[in-house]
Amino acid sequence: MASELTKHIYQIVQDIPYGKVATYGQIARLAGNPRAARAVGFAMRNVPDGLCLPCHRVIFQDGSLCTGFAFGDPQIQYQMLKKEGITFDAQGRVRLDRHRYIPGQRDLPVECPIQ
DNA sequence: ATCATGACGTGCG
DNA sequence: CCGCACGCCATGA
Repeated sequence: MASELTKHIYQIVQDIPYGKVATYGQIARLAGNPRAARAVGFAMRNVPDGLCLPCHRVIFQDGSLCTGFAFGDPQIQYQMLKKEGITFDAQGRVRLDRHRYIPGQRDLPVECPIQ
């Protein structure tokens, strides 16, 4: 059975909106354990059947995708993200500064209106 | 209760 | 920018 932290993790991942991505460490922090990034990865690996999670939107802090992805090939995750509108740099890493999921954030990025 | 493992993150060189 | 070592957490034998 999954611990409370794990359940919390699933709940957070489920809230990641379309076209947005979050990092393992970020989720861990949102779940209350900033240092449980690794546990997040473990949680994603043991996702309960019947539960539909956008786990493909969970990536590394540096924007790279996990190697040996469970979907079959890392390419799959890349395709899915790309299809959602996620953009990558020349090095094949996600532009986190542009697609990072932030709870409570409005649709539009809207930078500080300095006026 | 202890040891080893893994879809992580950070610091250094 | 890349690679490596160490630290952290939850899980299973």
